[in-house]
Amino acid sequence: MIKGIKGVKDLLPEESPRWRLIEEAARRWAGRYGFHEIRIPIFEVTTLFARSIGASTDIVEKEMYTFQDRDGTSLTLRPEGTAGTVRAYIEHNRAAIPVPQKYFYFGPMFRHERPQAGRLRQFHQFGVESLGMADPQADIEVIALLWRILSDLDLPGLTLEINNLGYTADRDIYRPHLVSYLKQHESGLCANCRHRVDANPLRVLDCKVPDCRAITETAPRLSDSLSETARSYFTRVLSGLDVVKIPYSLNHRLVRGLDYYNLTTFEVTAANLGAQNAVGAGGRYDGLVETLGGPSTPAVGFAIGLERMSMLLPESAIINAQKDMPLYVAGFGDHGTVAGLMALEELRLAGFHAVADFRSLTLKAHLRQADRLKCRFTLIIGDDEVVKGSAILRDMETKVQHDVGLSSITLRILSLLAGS
RNA sequence: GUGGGUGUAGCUCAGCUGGUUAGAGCGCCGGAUUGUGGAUCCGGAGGUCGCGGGUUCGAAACCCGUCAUCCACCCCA
Repeated sequence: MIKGIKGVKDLLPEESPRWRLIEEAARRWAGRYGFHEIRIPIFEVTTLFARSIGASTDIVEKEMYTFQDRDGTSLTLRPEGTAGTVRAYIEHNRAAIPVPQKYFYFGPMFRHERPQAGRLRQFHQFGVESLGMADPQADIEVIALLWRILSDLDLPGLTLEINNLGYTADRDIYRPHLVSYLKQHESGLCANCRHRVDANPLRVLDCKVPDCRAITETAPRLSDSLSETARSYFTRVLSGLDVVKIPYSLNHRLVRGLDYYNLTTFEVTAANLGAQNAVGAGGRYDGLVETLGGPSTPAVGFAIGLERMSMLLPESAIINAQKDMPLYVAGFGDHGTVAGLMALEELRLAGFHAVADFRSLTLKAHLRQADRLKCRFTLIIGDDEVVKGSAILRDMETKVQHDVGLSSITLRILSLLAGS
């Protein structure tokens, strides 16, 4: 048997209603906040991701699905959505448009990781990018949108954490302080962090090992090295969140894994989601557009993991969103089958949700299928009904049956249904 | 990439320190009801015990390998 690829999942019809619910909520809120959908390719030239995400990040170092095109150019399946969105923004000269460019997107992302609860090789994100505005209100707007979508879906146990990464220059000033502190306590750090001290010291702050946490608890804080402008920017973001009543908690350890972030970074985590507890995350990335060859353009954005949202979505939310019950057409016998086919098509053309199981040859079998398909009404057409020129409409709950003339099926059914 | 758990019927699982024909519940099909579903009763179908080696008189069980899957590390959405 040919099986699906490791870490890549099929979404079966039973599950798609919950996904649609999530997607509809995201779309609805994004629209209200003035974001427009952008659809970009799922693969790009490899250097786009290497340059934007950061060459020494785990994503680029070991998680990308990279392959050669026929002419030898290196392509990769997108591991996230920001890089491609920014590439499109630059390529189509969207900076020249005199209104802010605010995009949202849906789609699959690819990362070659070991699958785990809440982590797949092909997973799906909804993301937004707000390009062109260097105002704290843009950060607030994006964070508010994120929070609104999640709240709308009633996802339980969420917390929004936020931090200020400052400008690149701020981190350049801070990094030596942190490194020299960490070097003093190097023996107490985990093996991973000892490596990180040289490679990416800020990530040590993020380590979950208790000993490392104890050490970093008393480490110099990035917030003490921040410039005045970075501080006041962040203060305005926080007070704006208060104004629009978005609850948050400060987390000075929050260091995002992608290199392009600066100033505001945030993350929404969920209890009861296993080890992979980040539902959504984002931040400001003022330097990225320029890094990729575009005009200097401030930007903020976030992405949320649809699988993780789906895991959190309560079952009751889906039940409430169930569609109306279909109508079953039971045509059997030589002539009844033909008349049933006609009726089925007629009902569908009239706008009914009408179904039938063509394997069923007896009335008993048809009714059983009608029951399984959760049909409220069954239209019974056997050879006898064809002779009489009228079918039987059976209410599956009350068992009440009505004769309906074959020549005026849809009108009769409409009026019967209106009365029930 | 590194650990650990689990692979037995369509699904969820039982199967003792190795013992002869591998079980249950649910589901499925049929009948009781020759044209009336769900409930009940009766009957039936369905299994390379993940795969490949090995140990043994004998392996679903023990050993080795392998694959798949889940969880965790790591990392992140």
